[in-house]
Amino acid sequence: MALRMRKNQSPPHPYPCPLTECMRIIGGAWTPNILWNLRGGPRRFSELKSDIPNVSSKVLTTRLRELETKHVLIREVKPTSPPSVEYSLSEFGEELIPAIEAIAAVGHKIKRSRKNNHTPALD
Amino acid sequence: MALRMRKNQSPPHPYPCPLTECMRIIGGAWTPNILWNLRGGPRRFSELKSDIPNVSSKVLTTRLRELETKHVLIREVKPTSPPSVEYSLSEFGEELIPAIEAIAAVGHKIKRSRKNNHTPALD
DNA sequence: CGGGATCCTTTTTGATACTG
DNA sequence: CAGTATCAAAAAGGATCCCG
Repeated sequence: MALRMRKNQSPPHPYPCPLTECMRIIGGAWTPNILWNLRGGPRRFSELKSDIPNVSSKVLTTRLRELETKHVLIREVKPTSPPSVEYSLSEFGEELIPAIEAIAAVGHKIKRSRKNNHTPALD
Repeated sequence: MALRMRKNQSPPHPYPCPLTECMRIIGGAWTPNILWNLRGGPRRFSELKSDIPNVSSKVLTTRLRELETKHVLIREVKPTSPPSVEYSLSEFGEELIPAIEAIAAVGHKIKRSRKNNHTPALD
């Protein structure tokens, strides 16, 4: 009787499968996009900002900070004037790319079937 | 001057890259899990519920309905008593599996490096 | 068994304005 | 350029009870 499960108040992120780990990284809004745009090499803040048309500075910053914390990407401040900051994928970040591309591949399939009017009716 | 971009009030889901399409499908909490557990064949509601330990009925239902609407999976009511409902991947749903598996693969890598204490510090 | 209906809390996102 | 601060809105998620 000593250890008793609390039924309610489940732990923050309950599920224990191999999917969660990755989803917690790429799950945020715009995150896949950031990774996508870094796949070709380093990008600066303002480049990313225009790569990703509707993202706000705030959200972009937030996402970048998260990814940095998680060691997915590397932030390098170049001592130029005006200041510029370059973001690039870490080695670990590179390992996410196959997943990102698999996701993009699905996106392409969807777009194609929409055109051909096989319309998997996504909306 | 006829067509003028509204700068504010961005559309519901702004970003226009091939990633969005798929992320809108698999992005919900537990959604990857559901897909993951359906990859081996049809599952019933209660099976999924116990496949995915901490999910609530409500959320599970919500996700399943969404996926059904998006034609990712098929819901079949079996006229048994007590009633049972079987969910399975549609043909389109099967096309998501590679992405799901790529995501899971990343999850495995992460877990492995945690064990070996390469710790990519994900928390 | 397989949910639906409510209600409520947390988390996330965004708009806007400002700064070194 | 590369952010920060603040505020507000909205989704998303969860708890609980109920039902055929």
